[in-house]
Amino acid sequence: MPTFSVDPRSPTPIYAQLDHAIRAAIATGELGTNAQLPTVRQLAVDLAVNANTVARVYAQLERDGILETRRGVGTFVRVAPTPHATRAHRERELRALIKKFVGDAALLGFTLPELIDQLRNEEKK
Amino acid sequence: MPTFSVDPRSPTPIYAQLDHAIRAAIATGELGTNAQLPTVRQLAVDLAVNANTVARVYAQLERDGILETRRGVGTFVRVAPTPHATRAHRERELRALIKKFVGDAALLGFTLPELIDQLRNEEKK
DNA sequence: CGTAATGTACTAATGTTATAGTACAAGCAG
DNA sequence: CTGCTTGTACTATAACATTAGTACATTACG
Repeated sequence: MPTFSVDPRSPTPIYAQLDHAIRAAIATGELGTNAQLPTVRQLAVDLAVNANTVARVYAQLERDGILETRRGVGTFVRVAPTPHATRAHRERELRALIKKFVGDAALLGFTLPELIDQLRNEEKK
Repeated sequence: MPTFSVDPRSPTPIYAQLDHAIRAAIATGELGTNAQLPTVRQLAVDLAVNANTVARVYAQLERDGILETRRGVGTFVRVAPTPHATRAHRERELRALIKKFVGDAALLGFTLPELIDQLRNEEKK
């Protein structure tokens, strides 16, 4: 079973954190096609979150064609490929991501070279 | 003048985005000690945001000892050093950051080696 | 002093987020 | 069919976020 995590103290809404975590898990391959997600009620307990919130996220992801739900059975990953926008758009988004990442790390006192080292470690796994 | 940016379509509240952007700018050195920030009204116009929202962020950052405000003059960076938590805590936070960064990038279709390359480019600047 | 610029402090209104609780619908196993 | 598990739908409530608008306090400057 995949293991998502949300931070109730974060200013980012829980539903947005969870939506993002699921999409990312699929994008990284942590969740492959046809993989089963935790049940609404189970995940709500695990995350210490209201079941409605989890249900809303699942419903939204199904509307987007990313998940498939079968009542009485469970919720599953439906699609692997996420259509990407234009190259220019991707580049712009990536630059924003990097700026945010570097800024976040700087807040913790980490420098750029340290970050590169850490990512290299990640690569070996 | 520093140039912050917030995304009104993001689920993360504007005040949280701005708070974060300012802290990060200070942490990365983009904003040094005694640097002046835009005025409440000016920044509100630039970001297309309500002045109250900006004022709230400035007030909060002053309460945290990060900014210093002088009425009729402006708002300035007060402190450079942000006290860091324990080593274990920093490591844990960093791992979360990396996971999020890699996940975000994967959503855009970027792989780990590509990210490392991009960060190396960042390093040269 | 008088004016402009700055941060600060309210109120009111509107929309979003999260929760609790309850009930219903659909599929599976016995 | 019966009972269990699953996703879904609805109401109601509370808290938070954002905006608009107005007014005030403090400082700098001519």
